[in-house]
Amino acid sequence: MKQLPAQLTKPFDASSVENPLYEIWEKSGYFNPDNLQGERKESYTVILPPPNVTGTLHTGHAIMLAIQDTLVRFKRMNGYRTLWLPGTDHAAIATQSVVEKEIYKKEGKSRHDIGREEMLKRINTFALESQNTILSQIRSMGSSLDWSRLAFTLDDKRSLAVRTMFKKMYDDGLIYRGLRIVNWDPKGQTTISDDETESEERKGIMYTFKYSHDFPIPISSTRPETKVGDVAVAVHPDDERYKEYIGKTYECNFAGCPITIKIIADTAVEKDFGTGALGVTPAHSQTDWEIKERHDLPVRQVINEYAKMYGLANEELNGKKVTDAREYIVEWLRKENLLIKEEEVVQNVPLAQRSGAVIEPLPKLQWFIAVNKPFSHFGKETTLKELMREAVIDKKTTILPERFEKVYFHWVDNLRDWCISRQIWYGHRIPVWYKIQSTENTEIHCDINPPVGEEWVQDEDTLDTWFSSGLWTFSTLGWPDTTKDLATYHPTDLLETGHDILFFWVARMILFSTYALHEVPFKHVYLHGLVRDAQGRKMSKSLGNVLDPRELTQKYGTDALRMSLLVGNGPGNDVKLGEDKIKAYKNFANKIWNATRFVVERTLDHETDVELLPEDQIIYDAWREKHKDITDDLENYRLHLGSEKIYDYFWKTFCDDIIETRKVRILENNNKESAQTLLVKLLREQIITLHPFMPFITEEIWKFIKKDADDLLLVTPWSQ
RNA sequence: GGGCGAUUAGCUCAGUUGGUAGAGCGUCACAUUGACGUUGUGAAUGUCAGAGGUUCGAAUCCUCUAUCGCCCACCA
Repeated sequence: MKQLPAQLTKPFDASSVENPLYEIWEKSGYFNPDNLQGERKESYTVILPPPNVTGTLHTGHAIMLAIQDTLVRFKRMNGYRTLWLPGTDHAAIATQSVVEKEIYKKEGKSRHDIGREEMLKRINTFALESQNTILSQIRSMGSSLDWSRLAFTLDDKRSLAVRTMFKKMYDDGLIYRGLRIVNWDPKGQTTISDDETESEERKGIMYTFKYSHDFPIPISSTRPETKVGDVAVAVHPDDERYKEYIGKTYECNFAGCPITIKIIADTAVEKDFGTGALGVTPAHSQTDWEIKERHDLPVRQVINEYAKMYGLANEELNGKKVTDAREYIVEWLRKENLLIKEEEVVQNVPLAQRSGAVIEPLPKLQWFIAVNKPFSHFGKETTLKELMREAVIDKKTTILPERFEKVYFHWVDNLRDWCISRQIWYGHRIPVWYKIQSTENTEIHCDINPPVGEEWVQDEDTLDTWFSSGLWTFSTLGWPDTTKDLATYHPTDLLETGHDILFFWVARMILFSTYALHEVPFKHVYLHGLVRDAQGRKMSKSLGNVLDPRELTQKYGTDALRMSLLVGNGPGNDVKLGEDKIKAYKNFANKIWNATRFVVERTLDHETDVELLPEDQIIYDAWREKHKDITDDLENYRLHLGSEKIYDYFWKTFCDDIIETRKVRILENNNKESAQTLLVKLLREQIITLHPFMPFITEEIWKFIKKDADDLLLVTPWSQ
């Protein structure tokens, strides 16, 4: 029996080994692919989805880091030039509003009191200060990220990339400024993109009424207050009921406001819905705006940015909130006996995802990306939408699980021009400058750098945060410069993220990369699900069921948490995470530790392998089969299966069966050497196999079982 | 309104291309002085949501139904 190293005599204590081990890895330089030994002809690249600078680690981050780190470690051990690149996101609106609130609480001042320049300084300071929190929490998960390449969506290099992209698209006519109906968030005081809205079912009342007694056609609306902005009534061209009125114009006095209504025919109107006639309010409805375009109607805006009525002849209405104005108008309709019907309906109310405010559709002059506009792209006529579709149809990018490809296509097919300007300060300011020549003539200049001359004024708005994160796979590698990194590591191999940002982010990255680089941003997309509590409920502060990864790793060890997030968790499925599950993998870590203790104690006193007895060889061969199986799972992104297989083999086969039977032979000195050789070989190879999943305990054990020539387990070849 | 997913042991879920159902937790019984009680051995529990079809054979493929969940949509 061999004397055990002191550390092995004690139980495994994750909390005391994890930080020192991470330091050893980081100091080794092997997180940086430039320092990896061997030929490594093929690269393997993963860009970390950048967490918000001001955020703290949650279970969603934990699952993302566990999956990516496991794959990255696997590839590194398999001889790839492996790059996993970290970064953080400035998260424009989110960050600005945190700082705004803070300042308001402490100093009672708004951002306008403070001024743009000073405000930006403060937000930036705050962002960079809090950045360290999330970064050190990412480290604590064992993430083997190349910190030498750390990027930030708002740093100088990324800002250059953003301005370069903007100008390129502007010059190609793909970015334009236009007056359109946008989603206005009255609470956040900014426009938001279609994807930043969500809808909620609410009960509302559908009112059927006439504008005035001498108006021939009744209309229906859930928002009668917008009707003071009506300019037309549209009916279906085939509708016999209304044919005679088409083309006529009526002057009405609606709730004290004179309105001019033209009767028009448009096929967008459904005969069978409501009265079959649609009151057209171009300024406050997307559909109506489109009808306006077709019929050359005027636009009458009656609601302002604060969701209040304005500009009306009836002074009582001006300044009223839309909901109050609604009551006022319904009351007026009743009094005038114009209200024909009221019915309760369930309607989908559009809300701003972030602020929760009811979206007010407003016509605004904003910047857009034209997704349907044909342009010449590397000698071929195409559209941005077509580029996005092609990448996935041609399998240049595959999505796991596959069913999300359908979701992706559906989204792409229904995509409308993307509104990219935001009325907030924190973010990439739009690289467009204006020089007012005269009231009708303003010169516009779009460039990477400001034009020379005092009279140029830069556009006030900033870009949607997804514009800069959309460039992430290549802006992090040095684009627009032609760098060695870009040539070596792009297209990246894997994008791993939550399925909730398939549209926001994944699709936008495909758009920018195929457009600017003529190649996909990544070959594979792996989408994980949401982490839920043990009962399957969303984790939320109000429910008090939030599991904090930092507490969990303290309590059970990082390896245990990682395993609990991987085993049985296939792509696309939500994960239910309870502490019992994590505890089970803490027990597993203990099992590994003790099995090692036994093998070291009973076998490593003889260093030379002997030829295995046939019965031992059979066991070894069976393990090799299992190992091949696990390798195959990892190569095909089936982490949920691979992790379970090694867990099962180690515990049930290796410990309960192989060790138990060979133990007897070793103690009884019966063909002892073959048994010892078998145990040593199996332990070594299993520790290697376990390393991507459970990096800390395996690296710690490696210290006791490695051969003299061996390097860190981190870079030990996968197949021995 | 359209689309997608789920439904498997008391609970949470695996089950890769169709070959007589698996794991963890829990339950019960037993064992154990030397790797480990954060253990071992054994046991019980399933008409794989329901109905129909394809097949020599279906949890797995097809059709329909039910329940739950998610996503998308400008029905005023």
